[in-house]
Amino acid sequence: MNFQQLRSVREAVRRGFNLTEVALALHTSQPGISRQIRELEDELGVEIFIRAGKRLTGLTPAGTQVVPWVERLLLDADNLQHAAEDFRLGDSGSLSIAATHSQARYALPQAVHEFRQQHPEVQLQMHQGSPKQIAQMLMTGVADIGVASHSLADNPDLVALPCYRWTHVVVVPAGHPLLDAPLTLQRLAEHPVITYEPGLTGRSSIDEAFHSAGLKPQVVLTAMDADVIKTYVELGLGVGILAAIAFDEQRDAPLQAIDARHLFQINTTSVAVRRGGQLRRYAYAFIQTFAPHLDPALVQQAQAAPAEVALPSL
Amino acid sequence: MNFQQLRSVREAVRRGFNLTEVALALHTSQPGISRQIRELEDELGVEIFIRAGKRLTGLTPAGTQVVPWVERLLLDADNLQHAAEDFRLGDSGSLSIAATHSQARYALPQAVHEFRQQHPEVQLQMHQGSPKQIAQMLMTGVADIGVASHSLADNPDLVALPCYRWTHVVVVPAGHPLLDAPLTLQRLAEHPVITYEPGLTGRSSIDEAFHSAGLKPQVVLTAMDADVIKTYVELGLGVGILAAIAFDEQRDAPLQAIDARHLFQINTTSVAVRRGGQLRRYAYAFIQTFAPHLDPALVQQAQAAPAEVALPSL
DNA sequence: TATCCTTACGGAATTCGTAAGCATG
DNA sequence: CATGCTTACGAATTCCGTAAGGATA
Repeated sequence: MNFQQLRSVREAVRRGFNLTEVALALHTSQPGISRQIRELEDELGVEIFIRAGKRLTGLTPAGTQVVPWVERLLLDADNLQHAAEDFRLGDSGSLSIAATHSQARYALPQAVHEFRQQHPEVQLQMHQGSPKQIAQMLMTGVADIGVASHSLADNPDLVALPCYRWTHVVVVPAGHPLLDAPLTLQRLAEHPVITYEPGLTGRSSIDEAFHSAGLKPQVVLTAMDADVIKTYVELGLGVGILAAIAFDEQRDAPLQAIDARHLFQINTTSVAVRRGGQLRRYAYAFIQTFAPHLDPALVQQAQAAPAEVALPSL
Repeated sequence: MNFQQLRSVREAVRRGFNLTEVALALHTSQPGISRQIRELEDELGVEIFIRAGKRLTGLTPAGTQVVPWVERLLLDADNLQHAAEDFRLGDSGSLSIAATHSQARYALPQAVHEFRQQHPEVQLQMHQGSPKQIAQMLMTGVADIGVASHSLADNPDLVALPCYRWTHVVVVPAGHPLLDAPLTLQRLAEHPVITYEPGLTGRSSIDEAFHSAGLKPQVVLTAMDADVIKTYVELGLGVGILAAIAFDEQRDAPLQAIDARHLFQINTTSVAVRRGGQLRRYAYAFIQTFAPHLDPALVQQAQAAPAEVALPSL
């Protein structure tokens, strides 16, 4: 058994059982791949692939059972190399963080600032995207750490760890009638609303609150980020609903914020990393800088845990 | 990176950094081992071993970090082969079970009987030993499944899954004074006691019960198994305290049992398997035959989980 | 007929063991 | 000086790519 055989099998599964394509991807000849696979099958004593004549069409039952171990093995081989890299490169290297706009704009800057002081050798990269894109970036290795408000926990190949909770505020121009009396969903629904696009930054909890109150607010504008929302609130287009962290009394002086934590569900921001993976030491340091309770050991433990843990209570 | 390199490193760690010994163990030449290790170190770019002149003396910090991944990788390779074996050999093969006397004698026979009917092709092996020996047998691969009443959960390389709970009974000859009134620790302590040796079959819960009641029973005989205990109770040497499952009204006719579940802590019998391992399909079938709530998927999930799981609650 | 896998073959690279060298306790 | 790791070298093996063969859609 050798790694080239394992890589051939993994790639064959990934590329739809087309060995010609696999050969291209692994920069080798097609008969080579064919041989690697055949040799592994011989050694294991089972056929991994279904062969229709001279064509591979799928996995045999044995293959279905064996392939996950192949993947695991290759993943661990990567981890071994990363572990060594961590030492070889010491505290220099690069760290790639993917985050939604809100996180990148309001939550992360402080952690990034601190981290850069403590790890000046590390080349930081920031990527912005939707939660789905962030998950994709993590899976493909484009990003090492993802930060988003939800929906990163769904992916079984990622581990999402809660960082902090936050609530919404309603933002209005100075002198707005909503400032005159305690804020309720009913009063809020009487005004045109400007908020996040669906799928972003706690938008779902906003929708849900109105829906369960039997209200249908008039959403006149949806934006990808709080800055756009605030801009249009300033223009008098409507009242804004946004994350509390996105509002700063000084900076956003012409506007006024009304606490809305009693109206909408509390939201949780999480960091996500690849499950079963291994990051550079400074990556764990960054996570702890961002969320002090997530110490490196804890994150590594969470990474090591399989997707669902359900032990019997007897 | 190849498996021979990894095996060399693992073996070097296990055999106290003596490469000559490693070469013997791996049936190859000593310069070969030396080269394998050097090549892996070159490829990873870090020194794994501390070299005092021309002698290996220990692990470098990098080695400490890398070696666990090496072990993991080789374990995965084994698991891959086992997964294939599972298919190649179908339902034939061998299954080795290690258990304490009590389990082997009273709890397991029924499961073994059922299992042999359902899997006549499987060659069953039974090993008897102390909990410590059972743990050892599991670790070295002598046994696939361990069954004992406790202390298998301590080992981080094993997973112990609770099977069933059981209590003690007090066994006395017919007409014994203890039969005349409700059983208490005080009354029990007035008679000479025959029970298990320390470290066996819930002996600790017996000691604890007496101790916390401020009583010091006179233990006149300790035995490795219930049969010996019963024999000496029959001879009038004292009253026996043993696991309820070890007493059968018909078979042990001259003796009488008194329920003692209110006196001693409830005990739990567990099955244990190697953590991170992979067993033949029929091994999981056996576990479920023994403990129906431990279905194969659940056991596999437990095996996959790392030793300590402690996720943040935020 | 075009695509795709297998088999066959020869050259190249790797691997491995023996023998010699050298450091340590 | 005995033990133990490294280096050197040559033989054997393995590995891999090219070319040809055969099966399927």
